Amino acid sequence: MTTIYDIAKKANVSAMTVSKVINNTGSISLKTKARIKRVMEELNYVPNQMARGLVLQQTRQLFLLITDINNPFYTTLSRGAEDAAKEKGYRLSFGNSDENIEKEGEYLEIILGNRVAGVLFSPAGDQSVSHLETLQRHKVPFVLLDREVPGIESDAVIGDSREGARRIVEHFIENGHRHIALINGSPGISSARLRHQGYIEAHKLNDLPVQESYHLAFGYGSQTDLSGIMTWLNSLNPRPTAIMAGNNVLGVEVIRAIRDSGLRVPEDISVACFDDLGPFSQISPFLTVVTQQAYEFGYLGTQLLIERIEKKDENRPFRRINLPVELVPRKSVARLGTST
Amino acid sequence: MTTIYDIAKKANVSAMTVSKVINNTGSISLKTKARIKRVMEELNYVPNQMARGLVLQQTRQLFLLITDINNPFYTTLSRGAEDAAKEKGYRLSFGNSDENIEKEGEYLEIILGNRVAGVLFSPAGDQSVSHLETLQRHKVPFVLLDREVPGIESDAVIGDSREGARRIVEHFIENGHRHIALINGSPGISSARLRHQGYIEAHKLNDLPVQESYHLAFGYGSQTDLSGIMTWLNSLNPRPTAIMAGNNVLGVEVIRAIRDSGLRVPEDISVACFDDLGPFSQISPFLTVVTQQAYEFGYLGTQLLIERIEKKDENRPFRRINLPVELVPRKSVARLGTST
DNA sequence: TTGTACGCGTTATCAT
DNA sequence: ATGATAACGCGTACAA
Repeated sequence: MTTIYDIAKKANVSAMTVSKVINNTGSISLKTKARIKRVMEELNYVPNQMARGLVLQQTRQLFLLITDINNPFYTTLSRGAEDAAKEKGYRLSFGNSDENIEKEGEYLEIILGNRVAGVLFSPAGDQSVSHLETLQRHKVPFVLLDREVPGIESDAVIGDSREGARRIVEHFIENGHRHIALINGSPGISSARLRHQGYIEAHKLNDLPVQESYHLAFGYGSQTDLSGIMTWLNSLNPRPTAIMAGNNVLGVEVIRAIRDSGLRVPEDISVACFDDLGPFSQISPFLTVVTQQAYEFGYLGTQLLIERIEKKDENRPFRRINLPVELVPRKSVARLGTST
Repeated sequence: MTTIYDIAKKANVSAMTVSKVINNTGSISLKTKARIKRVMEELNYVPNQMARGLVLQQTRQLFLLITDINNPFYTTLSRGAEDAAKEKGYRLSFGNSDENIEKEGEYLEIILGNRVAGVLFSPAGDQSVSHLETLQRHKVPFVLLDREVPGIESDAVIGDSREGARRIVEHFIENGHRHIALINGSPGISSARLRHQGYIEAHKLNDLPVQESYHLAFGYGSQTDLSGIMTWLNSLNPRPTAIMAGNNVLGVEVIRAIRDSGLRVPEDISVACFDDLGPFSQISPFLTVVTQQAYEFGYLGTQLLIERIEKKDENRPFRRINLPVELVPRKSVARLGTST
């Protein structure tokens, strides 16, 4: 691999002069500058970022950790982060924890080992607290995305989960539903908790009883075990006429389970969920959803992160951006007769 | 940041001894080993990968470059690559070129600058040839994924695009269609070329004329310009009864365009495309597709790459894995009366 | 079993 | 305008 010394030798200058050309620092005559540049081209020179990072004691490298690369919410978020990073001259690497605390820990090693400048962190859950404390100990700036973690103070971009859940439930209620179940992510995830709270609040606000058995904490990730959902569904008495799913993955799973049980959506059971299904939901706009501004999560989060990195003030107050939600009614919710 | 020297001092040994503990090399008494490990824990020590890479002159870092992070084909592929890399003890970073040759070039700088061990490369198109030649010049091993590039010899994992296209067209024909249009990616992308060829071959095999105007090269990426598709559609005479789309993104776009024109799918125009819509296509299985084994692209490609990295034999013959396709008939293709 | 000297590729500092 | 030197954190080769 060609080094700065190869360039220096071939251009009859010292390595230092080459370095100055690379970084546009100091002053060099236009003539030698041009000569050095030519040699660099010739030798296909690319500065070694490892050596650079070593001596500079800093990198312009950001890391984005998401929990599910198959979820359009996170891929769209990633695009936002990518764009913001690029605008500010930072590089972005991605990692995918798969909602799994151990995988998250592995990425933590990468993050720490490579001395990245900052992390966009969507935690797998409350257990991520130790990982985040580790980041704090190492003074690695981070921004929490989509989920918060008790005990951790930080910059964050968070959606209005509680409000979104309320909207879904009230949408059901407006359509005549009284028996509304909730299949949700793990209670160890802040957004799942808030969605559960919103679900309960909407019931209370509308003088509807909350039935404990109507709530299933299933997990946000893709799972193949439909039978768990079906067992739950069949155990419910009376059978709910509507189900709210804590996210898009669950929305799809629950629809599959309903259909596998020989029932129809929405004729027998209505369904609505959090987060849209991505660019492809348009072709058969079926599932009623609460959408979030996924791109903004990434874009704004990256801006917060970079600002914190650049004014390295330990006491800079944490900032929190709240992003609104929007209900998109489609076809998976049926209107029940007022006689019900 | 704590270094190996901090550990050494606190444990009353030399830095070298610490290094040996970290890498499990040489021999050290169990006592000092335990002591050193304890100190490392205490100080939250994480080895600096930059320093390590510098002296070792190698990293166990792989890079996956995909062309569209919003496309489920590539996210599924990514999961495969991730799993394979992990099994072999490599780390994987991702980059997203967005079908854009310039963004691809930016990631090339990252790849080169960070001296990654190898690259899983899904090229934006034939123009990527210069980027691949650069990798070759720098002796960075790579595996081509999904697309090949004229003039580049390398390991590769490629799908049977030609066969897939044939299947789609024949599926149309079996359903009574005679006027079949093709909206495709850029002809500068190998898979698009092959799909076009398959489209033509299927016509010839079935004694159907190929009408030049029925072919639109639109681009694989997400574009918002539906009007181009609509203009094209309206210009066709006779109006095709079926349209094959070169990938899933185009499949969705063309359906939107058809509907925006006031026509219905499949009653007025049938549609089928390459690549499935991801985990969510199940809830309303509408679009007829040819699916590919996306996960295997990533998984097998990573295996090829790691094998090449590990037996660093310049003359190792290139290997090419061909992955089959499968037609999944759904509801977006109508059966035409035999009277037609 | 443990430690010393050196080099990996780069840049900051200071001198020329 | 240009260059010599040291330092970043770590591992190899060799010596003790």
